[in-house]
Amino acid sequence: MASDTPFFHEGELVGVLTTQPLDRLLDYKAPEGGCWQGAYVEVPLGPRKVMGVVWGAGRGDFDYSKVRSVSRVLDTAPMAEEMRQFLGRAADYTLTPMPAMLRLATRNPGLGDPPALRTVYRLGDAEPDRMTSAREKVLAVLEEYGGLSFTLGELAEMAGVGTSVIKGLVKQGVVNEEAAPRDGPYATLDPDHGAKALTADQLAGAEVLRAGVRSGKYGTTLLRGVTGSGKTEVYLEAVAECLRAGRQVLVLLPEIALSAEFLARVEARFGGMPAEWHSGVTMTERRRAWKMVSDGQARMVVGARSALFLPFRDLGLIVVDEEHDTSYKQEDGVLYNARDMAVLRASINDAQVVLASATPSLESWANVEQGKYRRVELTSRFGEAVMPDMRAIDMRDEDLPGSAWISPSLQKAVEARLERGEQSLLFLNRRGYAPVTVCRACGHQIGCDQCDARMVEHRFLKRLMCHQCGETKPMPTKCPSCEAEDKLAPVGPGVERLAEEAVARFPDAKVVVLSSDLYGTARQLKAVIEEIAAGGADIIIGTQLVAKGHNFPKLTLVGVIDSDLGLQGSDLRAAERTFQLMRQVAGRAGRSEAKGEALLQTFQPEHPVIRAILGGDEEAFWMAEAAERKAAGVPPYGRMAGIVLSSPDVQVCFDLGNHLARHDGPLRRIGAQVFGPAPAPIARIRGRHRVRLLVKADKGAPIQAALAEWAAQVRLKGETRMAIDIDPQSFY
DNA sequence: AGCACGCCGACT
DNA sequence: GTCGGCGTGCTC
Repeated sequence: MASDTPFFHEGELVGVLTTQPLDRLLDYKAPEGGCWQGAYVEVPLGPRKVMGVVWGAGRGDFDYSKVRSVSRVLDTAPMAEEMRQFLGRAADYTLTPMPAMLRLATRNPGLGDPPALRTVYRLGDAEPDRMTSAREKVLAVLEEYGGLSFTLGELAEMAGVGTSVIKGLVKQGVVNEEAAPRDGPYATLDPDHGAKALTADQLAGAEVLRAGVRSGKYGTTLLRGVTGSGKTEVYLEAVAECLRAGRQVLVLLPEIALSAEFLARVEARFGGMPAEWHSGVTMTERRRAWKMVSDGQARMVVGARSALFLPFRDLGLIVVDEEHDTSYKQEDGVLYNARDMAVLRASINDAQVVLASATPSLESWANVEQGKYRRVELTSRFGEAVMPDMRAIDMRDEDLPGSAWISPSLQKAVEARLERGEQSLLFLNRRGYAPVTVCRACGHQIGCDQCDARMVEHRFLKRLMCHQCGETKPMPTKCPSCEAEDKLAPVGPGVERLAEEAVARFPDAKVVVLSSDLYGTARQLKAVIEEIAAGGADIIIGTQLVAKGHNFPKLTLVGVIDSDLGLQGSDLRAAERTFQLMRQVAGRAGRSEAKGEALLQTFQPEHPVIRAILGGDEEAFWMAEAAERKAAGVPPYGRMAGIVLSSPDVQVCFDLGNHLARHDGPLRRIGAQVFGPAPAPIARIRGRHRVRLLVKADKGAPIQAALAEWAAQVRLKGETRMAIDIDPQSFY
C-alpha cells in the first residue's frame, strides 16, 4: 500500500460508498485492526449486510450513538486512488449515481468469499495392486510433471484414460487427492517471445507506440490501418513494451470480435494466454481474473467493454480495437462509451491509449485534427487499398414499383453474381421498419416542420411522425413539392421486408438475414457469420453488423439499398457507417481475385457526401461529413444528450416527457434545445416502453450540470425510470 | 435496493 | 371493524 494512503484506526469514522442506491456516503466506525482508504468492506445496513468501499474519512454529522461498525474488511487489495478518481469522473460525465458505478466495478461473484478450492491429484506413495496400461499412462504423466498437480479432467485427458482409472488409483493411495486454491496464477507473458519481422511501415508505427508507452505518461494514438496492414501486430508491440515496463495492459474488443483466433495470436506472440473478460467467461474464471488483475498478477487482459472497470493495479496501456464499433456504447443500463471512458481512465493512470481501426470514427478523426491525438498510418501490405468499383444507381431513373426496393440495375448485378457462384450483400443501414416517405416522381422526402429530420410512417397511428422531436401529421395524398398525386410511398423497408423481396426476385438463391436483433447472443451470431463466410448463402441481407471485421471471401457485390439515410439528419452517423462499410468491403475485395463492386441506390447522386463516398477519397469524405456536422451543430462539433424515460405504460412516458419538455429552463439557460418526446431508438425493452428527449447544445456548454438540474425537477413514481444518455449513438 | 410505516378501499 | 393495496421515507 502506498505510504500516502490514509489508514483508519479502529473506531475512527469512515465514509463508505455502498452498492445500494443511496445518494451519499454513510459513516461507519473502522473495524478492529483498522482499514485503509479504498478497502472493500461489508457493512451493516438496516437488517442486511451490503458491500462497499471505504471512500474517505467520515463526515461525523450523524448521531454518533447510531453509527455502526464495519462488519469486515474483504480479503482483496484496496481500490487504488486512481480507480476511485476514475469512477467519480466517469459518474460525473455520464450522470450516473456512484453506487451504480461501484456495481460496474465489482460485478463479480463472491468478492468476500474465502478463496475457492478445487480438488487436485498428485502422485502418492503406495504401489498399485496390479499394473495395467491405463494405470501406467496416468503414472507416467504424474512422474513427467513431478511437482505439478492436475484436476481430474485434466489428468484424464493428458493420460488418455477415463476418470475411473484415476479414482481407482486414489482408492489404493497410489494417487492422492488434495485441496488446492482454485485461483491459480496466469501464465507469465514474455514480451520477446514470438516477435515477428515487421515491414518498415509497421516498424515505424510500432516505434511511435512504444515511445508513447516508454514515456510513462498519458497520450492517445489513432492507429489507422486497412485490413491486411498488420495493425494487430503493430499494437502488440506496444503491448510488449508495456509488459517490459512492468505495467498492465488492457485490450478491448467488440464482444463479437473476441475470438479464440485472436487469443491464439496473443499466445503465439507472448508465449502464454492473457486473462479474458467478457460475457462468456464462467463465474469462477471471472472471480480469478478480477482477483489477479487486482493483485497485479494478471498482466494482460483481453476483454469486452466492461473490462474497463476491472481493478488494475498499474495500468499502462489500453488498446481499443475497432474503435469505431458502435457496440462500445452501452445502450441499456449504465450508459457509457467504452472508447471515451478508456481515454478518461488512461489520462488518470498516466497510461497510453491506442485506438485501432481501418475506418476511424469522425470523433477520433476530429481529435487528431485538433492535435489531441497522435496519428499513425499503416498502408496495406498489398499496396494501396483496392477500392471496389463504386457506382451510384439513380433511383429517380429506375423503373420500380412503390413497394419494391431492389432496382433493376441492382437486380442484374446480383444475377451476375449468382451465375458465377459469388455472394452478394444487400445492405440496409437500419434495423426494424421505420420507413421514410418519398415521392416517386421527384424524389422529395417529407420532412418535419420542426427540425431537419425526415418524417417516418407510423403504422399504428396511420400518421407521419418525426423520430427526433415527436411531431406528427396526417399522411398526405399528394407530394408537397411537385404536387403529383399518389406518388408518395413509404420506403426504406426493414431487413425483413427486403428479404421477402429478395426471395421473390431470386427464387433459386439462398437468402440469409443478418441482423443483431435476430440472434440472441454474440456467440450465436458469430456462428451464423462463420457459416455465411464459408459460403452458406448466396445473398446476405444485413445491417451495420456485417461490417464488423468479418472476412467474406466469396463476397464480390455490395448493394446499398438506401444510401440517402442520414443525409438529412435522421441518423447523423448513417453516412459515416455507409462509408465504413465501403472501406471494409474494399479491404476484402483487395484480397480475393475477383474485383468487388459496390452499388449505391440513391435519390441524390449529386449530394457531396454521396460523391465523396463514390470518389473513395477518405480525406474528402471526412471533410464533407465534417462540414455537414458542423453546419448542423452535431457531434463532434456540438454536444448531444438524451433522456430516456421508461415505463410499462407508454402514456406515462409521454406525459412525463412532455412535462420535461415544457420545463426546459435549465437547458435554455445554457442555450440548449430540447426535441421530443419521441419513441426511443429501441422503443421497447423487456416489456418497458421507452421514450426519448434529445438535447442539443454547443460544444463548450456545461451540459451535465444543466441536465442534472433539469432532471431533478421531476420525481419518478412507481415503475417509471429515467436514464440520461450523454453522447447518444443511435438516432432511430 | 429492500424493508417498514402508514393511509385509504373491499371484504368477513 | 381489518386486510392489504403500494406511495413515501430510511438505511450510518
